[in-house]
Amino acid sequence: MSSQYTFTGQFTFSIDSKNRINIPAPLRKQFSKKDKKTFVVTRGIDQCAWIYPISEWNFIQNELTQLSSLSKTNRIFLRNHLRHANIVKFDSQGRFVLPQSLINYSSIDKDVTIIGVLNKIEIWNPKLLRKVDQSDEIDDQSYEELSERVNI
Amino acid sequence: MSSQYTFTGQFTFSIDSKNRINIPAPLRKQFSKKDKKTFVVTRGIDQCAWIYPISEWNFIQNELTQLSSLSKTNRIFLRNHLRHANIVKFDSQGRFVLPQSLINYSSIDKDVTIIGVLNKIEIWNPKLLRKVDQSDEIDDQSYEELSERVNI
DNA sequence: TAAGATAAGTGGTTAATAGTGGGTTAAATT
DNA sequence: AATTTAACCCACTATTAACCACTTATCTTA
Repeated sequence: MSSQYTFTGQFTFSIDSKNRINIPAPLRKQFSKKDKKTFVVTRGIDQCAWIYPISEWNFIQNELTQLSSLSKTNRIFLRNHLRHANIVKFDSQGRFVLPQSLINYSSIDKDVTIIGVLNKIEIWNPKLLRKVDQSDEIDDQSYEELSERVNI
Repeated sequence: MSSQYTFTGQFTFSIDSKNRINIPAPLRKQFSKKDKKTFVVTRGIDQCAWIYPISEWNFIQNELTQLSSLSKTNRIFLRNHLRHANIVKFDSQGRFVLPQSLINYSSIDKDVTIIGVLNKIEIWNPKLLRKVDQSDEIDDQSYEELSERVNI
């Protein structure tokens, strides 16, 4: 099943003195009424914050309940992914406050780069993103494997 | 599954002071009503911008949703392909604004060459295209390989 | 082929929206 | 009760998108 959300694009905004971040209008417009400006911010696997519309998050949560806690990997994975999830809303201007713990985790200072990645939105420190950009080249072997699954 | 779009031809237009580019009428006419003047501009693999009608892009996007973000390769791949994708519309005169990031990427200055390439349209700096034209000759071996797949 | 009509390409102006900053009140915490 | 935190509201500015207008090219038809 595929998502109703198809976030794309990159935007550079700033975080204000009250730790508020604006969600870029093109992304914000996609939010359906049923999600009522509500979403979940949590830790990304990389050093950034992830934002899921609440309906997307619920879907993911359903999948997570399938994982047995008898497995150690599962226990760690579940714990680390759920404990940092915050439910937030954006205000009438389209902003939300990024929890301090996530500001720390993603080393966010003043400017933030916001990226649409299909069913989620990523919040980055621009400097970090640039660094990751350079070091995380995809090797040829991986491209070969990808090519068997995706036809672009 | 093959595309409904068969863009062909080459046109030389100019970009104006507001970063607007006209889509050549012959290409524009192909846009179906269901796409509502909407398309996606993104980075080409070469140093140019690619334009996909939104329905074409959705097809690509569907394939991307199959990739899990638990894989590092997938994360990098998704991020770097989606962040440069901008959804745009053309105005009542048939123009659209080319995002600054793509102007930079494709080194576009004043004049642009617009090329139809079946299901997508390419936007080039004419000088760059000429250079690539000369250096990117297809060698005989590659033609042999192509001949096994395409019957021209 | 000439003239009118239509469409295409280009330029600029105005009005709406987006991004950002700050203040006030209500709620929560200690 | 005092301090902090979060929700809500108002306001300014810059950017963007919608609109209008003009010129050049193309097509049509007499």
